[in-house]
Amino acid sequence: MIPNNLNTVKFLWHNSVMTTYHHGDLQQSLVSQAAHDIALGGSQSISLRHVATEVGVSASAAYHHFADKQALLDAVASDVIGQLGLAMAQALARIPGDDNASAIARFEALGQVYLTFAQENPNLFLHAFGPNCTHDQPVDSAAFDALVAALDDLDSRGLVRPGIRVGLENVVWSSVHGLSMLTITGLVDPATHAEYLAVMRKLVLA
Amino acid sequence: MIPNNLNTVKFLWHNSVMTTYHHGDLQQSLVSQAAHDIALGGSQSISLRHVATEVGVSASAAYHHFADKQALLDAVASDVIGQLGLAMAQALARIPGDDNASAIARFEALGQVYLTFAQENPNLFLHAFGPNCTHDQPVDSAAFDALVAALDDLDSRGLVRPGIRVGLENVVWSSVHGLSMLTITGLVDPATHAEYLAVMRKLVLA
DNA sequence: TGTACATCAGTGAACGCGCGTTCACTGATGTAC
DNA sequence: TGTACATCAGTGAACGCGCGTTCACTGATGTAC
Repeated sequence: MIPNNLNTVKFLWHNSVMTTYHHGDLQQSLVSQAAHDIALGGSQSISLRHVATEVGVSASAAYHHFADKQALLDAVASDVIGQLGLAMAQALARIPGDDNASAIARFEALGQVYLTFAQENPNLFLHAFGPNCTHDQPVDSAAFDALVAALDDLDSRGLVRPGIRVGLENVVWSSVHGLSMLTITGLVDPATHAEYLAVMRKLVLA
Repeated sequence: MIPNNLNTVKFLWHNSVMTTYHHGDLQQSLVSQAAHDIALGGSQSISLRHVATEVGVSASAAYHHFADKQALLDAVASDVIGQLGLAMAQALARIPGDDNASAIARFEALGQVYLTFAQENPNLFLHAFGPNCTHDQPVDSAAFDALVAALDDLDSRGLVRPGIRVGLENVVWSSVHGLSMLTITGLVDPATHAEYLAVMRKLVLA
């Protein structure tokens, strides 16, 4: 892309010296690096000093962007939950059909993406939904909203078993979330997932 | 209880000087104190030195009983899972009836106890099922076995919806476990639990 | 456009801390004869 | 039953470490005139 005005030029130049002095987007860089560290070693092992050093900045610089270490950890948790929501949205976009089969496929894809995300990013998943980051206020609920919409869609098509729609989203979410947790921590064998999904299908669908 | 032989006398006396030199049961004391500390502050905050000090023993004494700090943490996790299994067994014992209603009540009690245990001991629950203590080998599965037995009992009475028995235990466990996790971390409101249980009943029972 | 100045976003040294773990030791306990 | 000895289960000092956080500072950036 060719810069077409001074602001753009300046911005690009600014990016190119991001590591020189004023960093450009140190806040986001710290979050990304912290997420990377957590992904590798779990949230127990993370150190603000280490994250700052890896980003190429002194530890004290972080305090211009985060009140304390916990604030950085919270930002990572938000980021992870955002990524999960994004992955789910992308999965939905891949199944645009308006027929019943597509509606079912979307519903199943949501669960599948959730489970896959947890398995591929166990430490980040555990961080976002674990002991740290107890969620006092409602989290960005893109993922949950998508589930509710998918269930409503199924229900409006008469594909949900009669009489179970109310509160079903909590049961489904709990179930997939629990399976994710138990799989990550080694208590459920991933080989049983197919069977699990088959049972869920029978339980929910008409 | 009156001591009736020399061994008993010796044992009782031994107990009475537990804090003097040889401790008596330092291993169990350390596990109990560690569990207490985790219950209060979460597994992040625990320190082997602090646990030892609270028990009234030098930190190095712990190394006669545990290879390292992680071994102590693992022992706590086992202990917690054992407690959960015990609580479930006790709940079953309170509902001894042989009729259908009792069988259903037992099944529901298992889920209720699991959920209650998690809510009453959030930090211990998170420790046992969380990032620490990744379970490489199968855990003592008293709790899971009880669930399987309860489902088999329901099924043999024809109370489980036809065609869903196979693999159902994993779905139920995942669901209750997930609800426990999400409740502890503040993502599900305990006020919705009744609705949740009503849906579960409709999903599972004939 | 240039200049004076406020603000922003870094630096690096230092503080103070508690931690896990090791080590040489010693007193208590158990055992063989 | 007494005694000699091995083993067990403690002690306490020390090592070395990395951590979160603060502070006075300074150079870069943005802005008002």
